[in-house]
Amino acid sequence: MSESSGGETLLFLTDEQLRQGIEAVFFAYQSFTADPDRILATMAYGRAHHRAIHFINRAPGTTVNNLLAILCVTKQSLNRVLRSLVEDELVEARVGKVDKRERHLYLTEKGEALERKLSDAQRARMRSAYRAAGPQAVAGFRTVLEAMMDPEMRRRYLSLKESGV
Amino acid sequence: MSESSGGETLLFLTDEQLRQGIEAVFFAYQSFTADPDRILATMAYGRAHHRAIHFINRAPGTTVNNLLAILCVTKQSLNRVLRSLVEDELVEARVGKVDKRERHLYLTEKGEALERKLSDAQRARMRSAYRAAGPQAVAGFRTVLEAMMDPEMRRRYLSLKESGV
DNA sequence: AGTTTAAGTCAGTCTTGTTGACATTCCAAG
DNA sequence: CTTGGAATGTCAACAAGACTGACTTAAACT
Repeated sequence: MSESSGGETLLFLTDEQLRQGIEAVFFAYQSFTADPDRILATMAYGRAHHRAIHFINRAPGTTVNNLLAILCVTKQSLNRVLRSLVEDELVEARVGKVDKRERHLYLTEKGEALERKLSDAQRARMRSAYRAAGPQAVAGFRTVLEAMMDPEMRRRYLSLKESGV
Repeated sequence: MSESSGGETLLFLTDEQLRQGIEAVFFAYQSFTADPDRILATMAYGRAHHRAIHFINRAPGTTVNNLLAILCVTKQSLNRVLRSLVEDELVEARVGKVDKRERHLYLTEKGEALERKLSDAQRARMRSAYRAAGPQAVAGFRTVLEAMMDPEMRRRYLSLKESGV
């Protein structure tokens, strides 16, 4: 509260301040995932399905390999999730035209409906947090998050960001 | 970049902006946990052990029930983790003096050493992100994170924050 | 033709979450 | 004082979702 918009002091880099930042991330992430988790629990899906659906929606036609890089999981792990999504007709995997080895992933209408349901819940929380915090805080929020990312992750984040305008 | 320190516009509340916020949290959290995960992988421990160690260090003498509320898992789940930590002599569980049902949890020296190792790694990342982003961004970062938390979580976060000065 | 790459599969393990049953301790009402 | 209920913690079994390792198939590259 006291160090809020202060000058250029470096006092906020004490171990205690850093610890508080770590805990803030922990607690916020817990709430952040709680809304979609509640929805997913009512079906036979989990957080892994949500992640796949989110990024397929974000980059329709993306390949399996691409998704693996973003999610940072093994293909075996992703495959289990993808298989059930394809079986349940939430995701369509089309064979690549130029390279037939590749599978391009798309959400079906059913998949889009679930995506909307999940992201509506998550966006509602972000929206109210953003509104409560104000534009300046939001800018700072995103600056710090970007600075926290590993370079490789930041690269992927930024390229998604640009593709979405 | 363009919406950085801008005025009081509400343009940043478009779905696209909110989506970017969601993705930023996702990618940042991935990097955020990567450092301790790497250390833990070399021993027989996981993220759950880290969380327990972190909060026991933060509030020495805390009870199991207390920890459950913070971590939002079942007591059975926490108990497995706690048992292995006690067996390995990283944590000491003392029977409560006034209420013998309670176990008060403390880190041993060995436990403190691991806590330091883990949090050093995590703090290093936070420190460099904070430094790169600057004090104003950090203030905004924390404001938004607090606003994202469920009221109950925020209450717990704030009480830890105060206890640590 | 031989190698590499993309994707998928099968089997087995580990962590970490879950529920259900149970033991111990405390406390308060009869 | 005792007894029954609530709180605290433990044990056992199971499921999700991550992992590794070995392997197949098909297509592309050289």
